[in-house]
Amino acid sequence: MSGIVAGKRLEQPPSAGKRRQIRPKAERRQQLIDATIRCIAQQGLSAITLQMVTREAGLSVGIANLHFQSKDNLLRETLRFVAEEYHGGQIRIMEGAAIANLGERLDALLDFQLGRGVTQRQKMSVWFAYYGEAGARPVYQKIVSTVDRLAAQKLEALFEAIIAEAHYEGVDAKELATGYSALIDGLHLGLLVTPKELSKRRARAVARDFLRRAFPKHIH
Amino acid sequence: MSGIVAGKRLEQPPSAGKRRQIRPKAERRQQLIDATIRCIAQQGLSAITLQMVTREAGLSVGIANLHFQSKDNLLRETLRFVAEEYHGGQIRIMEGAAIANLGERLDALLDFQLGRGVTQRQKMSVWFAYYGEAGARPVYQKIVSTVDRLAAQKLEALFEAIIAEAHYEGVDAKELATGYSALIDGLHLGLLVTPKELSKRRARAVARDFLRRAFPKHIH
DNA sequence: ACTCAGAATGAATGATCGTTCATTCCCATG
DNA sequence: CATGGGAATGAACGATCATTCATTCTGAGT
Repeated sequence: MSGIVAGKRLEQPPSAGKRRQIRPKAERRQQLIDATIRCIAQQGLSAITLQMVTREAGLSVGIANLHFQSKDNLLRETLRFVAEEYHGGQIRIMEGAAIANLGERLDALLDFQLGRGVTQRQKMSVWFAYYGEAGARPVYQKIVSTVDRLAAQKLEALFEAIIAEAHYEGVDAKELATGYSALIDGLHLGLLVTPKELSKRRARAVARDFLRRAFPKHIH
Repeated sequence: MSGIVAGKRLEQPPSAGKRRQIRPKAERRQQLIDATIRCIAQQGLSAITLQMVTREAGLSVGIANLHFQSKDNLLRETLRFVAEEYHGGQIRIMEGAAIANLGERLDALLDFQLGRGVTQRQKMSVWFAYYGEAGARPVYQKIVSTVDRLAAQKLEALFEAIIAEAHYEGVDAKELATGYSALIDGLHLGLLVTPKELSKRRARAVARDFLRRAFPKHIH
């Protein structure tokens, strides 16, 4: 549930130099996934190497195959983790009862999607690195599709509730949800590829503008 | 100016088997770029190989380094070609005098951006393959940024003209242009990664809906 | 204190990659 | 027809990769 993949390098406290440590399997797996994320962000998915990942994790080469059987599998599991982290965050906001007001819930969603946590270069790099390979690797498509569909349904339901609440007319929740999701993805892409042209502040303003035009009574 | 990168395999007409042919440098370069595009779409950017590209082109291995000095350079030039092809198409519509009516020009732009030519899996795969690496490779960022900026300015100008023509109020051309571009990118991504959820028809409807909400007097 | 299941290591292996370059061969030119 | 410039070839090379596995070492259980 942590999700934080900060910039820390090695696992060991700076005390003992290189004494071998035995840790539970789940912990090592997460450690390797975190290292993989950092490496993809820094070097790209096409340049990634097991030697690179394991060194970043402060472990030996063999351990990657020990816990993940193969490099391909490590990459798949890393994508699964990243996908669930992002979509899990969205779904928690949309179906959580913490925020009763629908307009505020929409605000919270936007803040999450374009907030500090998600729009780190590190996160977006990984995200689009996998998207880029999705065209040639059906496995990646499937992983993303699975979590994506659930988030899309929740968003659609939220839009429907908003439309019903204020009796908006001439708006289709499904179509609007598709558009909003695409808009957010496109803004992430802009933040990643042309950060000079698109600031995070402006990205938020653009997304908010989209919502305001659709739901003027809810977004001010 | 061809730009068409169809599914043809070899250069030779099916007559002579393997007689060596000498062709001008520019032609060979384009031939290799086309083969690179097909390979990226089929195998992904991270799996691409010079042996693979040159075999697809029906040439020998050494020729890639002969005309492009290195694999990295071939990939850079391929991105440059793809980027200019896409953005060139947009700009030709936006600044061309062929269509006088602004609403129709907007329609033509949308048809191009979500039309058959651009939304081929082949094209979108290549596009996002490079985007995916852009986070780790500043060179790719720069190539895309350069052409992107020009297209963004033209789009902004088009929006401004439309706003002025119909005296729309409360709309900012720059912000709207950013949103529209992001929307199109996001729709491309959806078409690539979740084609089951998003048909081309629906993508067009979503984009058109965005424009209609912004410019109701121009888009019906 | 002792033990041993299994976590962790890293040298070794075989495969594959990008790049080089000696050689071959085409074809415009005279 | 003869020829030279240079386009095209592909075997060879060194580097690097994923993967294996014999070996080492740890730490919980007794």
